Amino acid sequence: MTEEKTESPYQRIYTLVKQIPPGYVCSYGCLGQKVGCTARTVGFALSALPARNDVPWQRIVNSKGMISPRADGGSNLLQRDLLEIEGVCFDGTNRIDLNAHGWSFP
DNA sequence: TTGTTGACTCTGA
DNA sequence: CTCAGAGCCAACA
Repeated sequence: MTEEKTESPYQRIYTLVKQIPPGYVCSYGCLGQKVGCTARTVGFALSALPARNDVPWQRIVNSKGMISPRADGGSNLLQRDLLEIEGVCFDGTNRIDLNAHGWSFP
């Protein structure tokens, strides 16, 4: 609890996301405020994540509670699938109930 | 060094 | 309710 300075906001974002328990989700802006950056920086940080990592990026969605159409392929569908497996439920428009699954950091 | 881009958010119509 | 435009921060060439 003393050596924390040269770490870029990216590293902080990853650390916060790792602290999110399964069955819960968080928005970009929420993480952005924790690291002191904007939502764009958070999204950019997750976009730089490797295919295999210890960061549950799937638990990160936009303010609307919807999965961002990041890029073609199916990662968005994969993200929704992973969330459903973890216990997150979607409404009739691919939206997550942030009031029930919205996670808040201590 | 500057300029461009990006998984966003907000406000207005 | 939905659609569109502008703003913000950080990394890369």
